[in-house]
Amino acid sequence: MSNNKRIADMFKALSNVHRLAVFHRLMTCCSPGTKCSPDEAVRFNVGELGDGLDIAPSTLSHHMKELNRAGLVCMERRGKHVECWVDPEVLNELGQFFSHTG
Amino acid sequence: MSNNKRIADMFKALSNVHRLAVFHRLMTCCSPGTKCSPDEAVRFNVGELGDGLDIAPSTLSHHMKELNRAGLVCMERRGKHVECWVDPEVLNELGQFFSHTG
DNA sequence: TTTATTATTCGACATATATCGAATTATAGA
DNA sequence: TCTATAATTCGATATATGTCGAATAATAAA
Repeated sequence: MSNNKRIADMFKALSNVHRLAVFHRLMTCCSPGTKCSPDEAVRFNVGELGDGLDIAPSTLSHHMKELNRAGLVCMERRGKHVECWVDPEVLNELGQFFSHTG
Repeated sequence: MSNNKRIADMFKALSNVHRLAVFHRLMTCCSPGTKCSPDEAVRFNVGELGDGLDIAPSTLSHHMKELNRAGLVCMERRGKHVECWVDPEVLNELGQFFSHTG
């Protein structure tokens, strides 16, 4: 897959309001009542990420799969839960995409 | 429209490889054989932006409309041509989106 | 005015996407 | 083993998207 296609797929993953909300929550670390941990990537369970989004669990699962497939979010099962966190390298890559100054 | 929806729409506009290529060409200023002008936003005609993309003019026009609707690209008719350039404020906004460090 | 160039609109069509509920899988605990 | 919880897969469906070619509009030049 070309690099352009890879980048386009990341943007596609962020083009849905629900996925964007989930990604933003993962990215900005502190959900209400949660303490930031600056050292490690912040992790949420899939279920927590859907709080306040008013979508079915199956839909949320589908969205998480999309974010994961695009390479934006990592996922790892831990007991009954599946932990999710943002791939930190991807943040840099996408940030730099918009900082191109000729 | 909520701000999240606005941002999601911008990402949607960049989620297609052809639109991403056009946007990137506009953003990075120098197409092959073109000289950069650091002062003003770089402008291309709609037709030029499709060079090497192998899509129909009507499709390209549709894509430009999408980029414009999303607020990423400005367009202005100038004689027979329509000039296009990237909205500079939008570059900052999207760049900052990924630089959130908690 | 007629012609050529550039770009857009329109209608059609195939493909992709978001969403749900029901069924299924994975795991922990009683 | 049985039950409860968390998450995923599956099948269905409505909507959105990318694409084209033909027709149309806007402009400049002959």
